[in-house]
Amino acid sequence: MELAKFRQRGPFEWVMPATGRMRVPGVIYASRDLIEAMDEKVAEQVANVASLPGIVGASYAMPDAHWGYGFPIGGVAAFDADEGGVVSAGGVGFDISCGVRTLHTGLKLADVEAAKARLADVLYARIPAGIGSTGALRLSAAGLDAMLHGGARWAVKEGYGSEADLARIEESGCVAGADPSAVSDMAKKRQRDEMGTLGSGNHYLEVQVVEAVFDTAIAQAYGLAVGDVVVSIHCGSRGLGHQIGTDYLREMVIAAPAGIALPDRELACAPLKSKLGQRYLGAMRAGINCALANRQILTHLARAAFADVFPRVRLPLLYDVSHNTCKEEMHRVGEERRRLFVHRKGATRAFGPGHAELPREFREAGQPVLIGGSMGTASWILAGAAGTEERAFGSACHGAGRAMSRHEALRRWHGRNVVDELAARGILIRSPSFRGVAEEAPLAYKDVGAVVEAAEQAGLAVKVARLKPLVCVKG
DNA sequence: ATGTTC
Repeated sequence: MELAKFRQRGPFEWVMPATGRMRVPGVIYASRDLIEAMDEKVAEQVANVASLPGIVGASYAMPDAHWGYGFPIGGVAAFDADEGGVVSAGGVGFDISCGVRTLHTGLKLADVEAAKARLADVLYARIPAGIGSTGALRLSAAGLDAMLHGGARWAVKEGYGSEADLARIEESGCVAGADPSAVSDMAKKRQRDEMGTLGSGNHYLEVQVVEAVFDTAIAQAYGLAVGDVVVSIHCGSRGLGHQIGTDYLREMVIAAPAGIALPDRELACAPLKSKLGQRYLGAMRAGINCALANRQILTHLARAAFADVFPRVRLPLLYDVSHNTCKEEMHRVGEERRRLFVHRKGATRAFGPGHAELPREFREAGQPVLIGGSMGTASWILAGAAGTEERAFGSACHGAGRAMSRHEALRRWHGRNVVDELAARGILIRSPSFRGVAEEAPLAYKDVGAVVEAAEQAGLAVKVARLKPLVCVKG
């Protein structure tokens, strides 16, 4: 994009002064190379978000930002309900609470290399993957509502995992204020058979090895060392979250003319202090709990698969992060602490050292920030940096971000070839869809290393460890 | 991301 409209506040911070209908400045955290490569639409969307009522501080974009629906993916924006602030379905995204969790295995690379193909087959047999995939669970109406209220806490009560897992999930695995009655029957119907499924697109379950450690002290606090094998699960709220997004986007577009003048109808939103805004928050929180429960059940399935191959191995949870949320949080703004509704769309919460929400054992290190790479490339574990609350309300990047469209990727690659090439490099892919594999080819994504480097240089997060994939179950 | 195009 054109850089003339920005004023640089440091080598990795680009400020767009508030002009026209913008109420606050826009801020993009990126290297010169990354921001130059971003679509002009990202700046336009950052500016559009800055024009929404009740926005506080600035409209932010992370180093992996790209063009999204209304809000950029990689966008962060906080709103104050007392100042006419809004909540936006497009500002959360369709895959509500899509996120990543990483599990320790206690195994070393050599242990897994010896059994890699069998492990890949067992995981693929146990983990339902692909569009429209269904799980073993069939939820009744009452069971579904209990899940939407209870999130991962509900899943643990149902026998999926342990109480210890909950301490390693944002909000202890269950976000308050979920309102299942605000979720449509259609959304619930779509989810009835989809609990414990991976879904498709960029969702995956990966077995990974810690390839490099960049901060020994934090790595130690997280229980990570070079050669350790971990499991990462990337997925979200499946059909339910998508249907909630669709339902409320429609309602917010219809309601908009009565209230807010929008620069782009994709920014459809509702005042936080409106019935529609409150209903969406209740439904969106139910969607978050659905994603947390889904990742918890998938964790249970991964544990069962590992037990088939390594009978005495346990898979304790390192941490679980969500990427597509609107969360009510306290933040310092100037001299005061204010209750804000922070939209993170394709952005990870990244609380720095000392934050009261963090588990005690991570309090000093800062929050684990789990960055999913593209299939066949590195993933990263970062830590929330000191001062990140002042930079982007305690947020950081979430992944590599696409470099080309799915259509373009399909034109360039065949899934079979991608699988073979990765196998030659020791990375085993198991997927129901060669088409999906082609769409997710490693080169269809930006360089996640450059994104992570920019996040660190911008002071959002600290590099802790780089992970290399060994096995990937792909939706 | 998504019962892969309301």
